[in-house]
Amino acid sequence: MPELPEVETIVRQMQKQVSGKRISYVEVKVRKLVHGKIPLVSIKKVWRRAKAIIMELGDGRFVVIRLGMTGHFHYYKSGVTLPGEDKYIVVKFIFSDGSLLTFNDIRKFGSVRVLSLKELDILLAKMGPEPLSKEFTLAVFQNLLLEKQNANMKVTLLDQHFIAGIGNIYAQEMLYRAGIDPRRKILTLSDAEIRKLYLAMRGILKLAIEHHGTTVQDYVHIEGSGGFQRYLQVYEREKCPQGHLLKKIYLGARGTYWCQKCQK
DNA sequence: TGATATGTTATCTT
DNA sequence: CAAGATAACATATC
Repeated sequence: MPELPEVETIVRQMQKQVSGKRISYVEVKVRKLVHGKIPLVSIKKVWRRAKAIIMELGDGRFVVIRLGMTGHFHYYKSGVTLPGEDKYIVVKFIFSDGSLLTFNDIRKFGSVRVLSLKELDILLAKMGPEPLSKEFTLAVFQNLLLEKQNANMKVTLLDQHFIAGIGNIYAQEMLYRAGIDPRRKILTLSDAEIRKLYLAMRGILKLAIEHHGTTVQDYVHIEGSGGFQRYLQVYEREKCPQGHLLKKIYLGARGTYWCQKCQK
């Protein structure tokens, strides 16, 4: 499922492939997932905030794409034709140089919306801080946790209003690396544990970006698959790297793996 | 056949 | 009333 590293990977590829191009034609296939009319203008920039892909348009507006669980893109250079009809295409962007970008989504949890700067600001303001930003210091993390004393640590890592971009896979991986039991309530964490989690969070996300994200089930980025699945230590695994059998429970209605010996 | 996978949001509960 | 917990959405896969 696309989380911060997967979306970051896709955005970096889109910067190369479609940034600076002019949209000459748009074909909407799944009306329900596309909100607003996409204008036929240039794409000035593409960037990421949380798990959202933001395309800044030449008319001052923005196309915000959320992948949901199964959203993905296909890109075709000019002259390359689509290999058959794809029933999961949500929207097709045709650029003035003849190249083509499709946004596809099997489970239809994704969305495409056209927003003004004001609307974009409102959307972004609701999101928590970017965990890899310079501003996101250990002190900032500690202060955020102070307001969530009663909540469960793992569920809070998934809360996009708290921290942006972390999903179910990386939340479990960072808790394992930090040696923290995912069932812990925030108020029970020591300063040393919070520091460990902070470092694990940034370390895991950076490493995952280096490997172009994690491919499990159906995530693919534009140029292929990610490689971080080779580094997963607990997610959907039988044993941790130490050889201990892992436990699985549900927290926040999401499958949660952890090691009773390595995580306290 | 039904259980399972999850990002986001709506709704229910405490 | 707000924070926290849970349900709902969609559909391929096993």
